[in-house]
Amino acid sequence: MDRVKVLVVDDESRMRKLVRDFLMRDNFDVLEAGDGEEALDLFYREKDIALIILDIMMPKINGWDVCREIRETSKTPIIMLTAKGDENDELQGFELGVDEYIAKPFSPRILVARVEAILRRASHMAEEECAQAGGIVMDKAAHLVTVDGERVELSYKEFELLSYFIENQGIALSREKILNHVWNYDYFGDARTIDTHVKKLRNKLGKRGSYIRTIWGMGYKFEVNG
Amino acid sequence: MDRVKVLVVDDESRMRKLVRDFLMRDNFDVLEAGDGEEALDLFYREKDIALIILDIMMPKINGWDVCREIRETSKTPIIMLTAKGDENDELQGFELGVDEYIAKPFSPRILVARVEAILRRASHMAEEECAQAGGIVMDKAAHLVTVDGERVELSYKEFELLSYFIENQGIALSREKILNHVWNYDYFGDARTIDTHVKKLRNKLGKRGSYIRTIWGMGYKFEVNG
DNA sequence: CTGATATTTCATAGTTTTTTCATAAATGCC
DNA sequence: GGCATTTATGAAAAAACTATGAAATATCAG
Repeated sequence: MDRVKVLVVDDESRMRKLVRDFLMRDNFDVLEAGDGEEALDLFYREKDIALIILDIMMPKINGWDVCREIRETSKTPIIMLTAKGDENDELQGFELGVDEYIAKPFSPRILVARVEAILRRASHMAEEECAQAGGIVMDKAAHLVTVDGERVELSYKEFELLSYFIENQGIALSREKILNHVWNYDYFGDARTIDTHVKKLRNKLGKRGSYIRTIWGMGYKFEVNG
Repeated sequence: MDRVKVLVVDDESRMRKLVRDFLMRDNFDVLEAGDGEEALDLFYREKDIALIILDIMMPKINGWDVCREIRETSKTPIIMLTAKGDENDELQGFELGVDEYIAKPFSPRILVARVEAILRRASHMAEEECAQAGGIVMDKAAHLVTVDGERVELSYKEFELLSYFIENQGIALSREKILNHVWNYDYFGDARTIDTHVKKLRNKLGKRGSYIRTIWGMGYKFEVNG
């Protein structure tokens, strides 16, 4: 798995080093910038920065302005660092779309904890919003599915089932497991009902339906390649 | 396959039962403790607990202290349960090395989902659930086998049998032993059925099929070198 | 309540796997 | 080598499982 990139922006190199050391210990990939200009440069150059830790007081372009500019094009989580615990600053930060706000001096461990919490939250959201695989795109919020750009109407159960399949791509799923996750745990009906739903799903997915493979004597598996 | 052990620690037996029921339905092996002391006892006694679900508010030793003590010697994933969604608690939790934090009341399905996510993450780090030997790679999760990079389709029994062979590389296996492990213990069919499966396996494995050696008057052995 | 839709159950047909069995080949022993 | 025993092989029977269509039941909006 690729390591997660974090951009640390602060004009004090001591501070950058401190943060970097702790983040690297947690297996993050750390990029550094010494002022706002450098930060924006780096942010636009690197394509997959997962989170930005941003000092406010910096030469050239300050933290607020960096934040504002980034927010025009991106939702990348931002943690603001500030020397004084000024309530006004904090308020302004949240308005700008800052995700967290940490007052200096801070414990590096708390910083790392917040970084992880935010990334977890962010990935959870992404996970909950959309899932896609080989021409199938699911928008969970909108309860909407497209296959090769064509919209497909799925019933509730079908949607849940497909969602479960896509979340567990490449993993063989027993009927029991599917039943426990897609149906309620207290469902004691016939496991054969899954077959029926799989049949319908395969139909509605057209040629992409073949992604749902039967594993004989076991269950099903969703797999794009192979 | 051995079931994965989860330790559930809560002073309310109702809560324990709830969690236990759901985990057991997902084929986990569940151990219970009613307070922190009991939890630590159990944790040190049992050798292979894969994950701990820990309530904070408990008599004798509270959840934080249990967590702290466990973290001194072990990285076993810990999920914290708490009655109130207090941010400070959460922060403290992450500092202590808590992996997840779930606020009561919670949906058992979410709990189970998190348990699985964490274990998946953990096991991914340790090792992909793969067995391999001399060009044969088995991915148990995906129920998938490749021989020299080429994908090979195995039936359920064939898969189980090969899996058993590879797990016991270099060990001579009597037909009885194979029957007891790959088939059920209460199987009373002909032991010659193994021969047929071995034949098919050898065919499907191509030149690698010769790894399955016949031990005359005894059974079979899987061996790469020799 | 009614009609439309979704979900579940069920019977059956169609597949695939597993087992059995007969025979051929191989092995160990005298 | 010859004999008894064990294993390999191919084919066929038996068993297990899945796909499918249709009917029954549940759900829900109006």
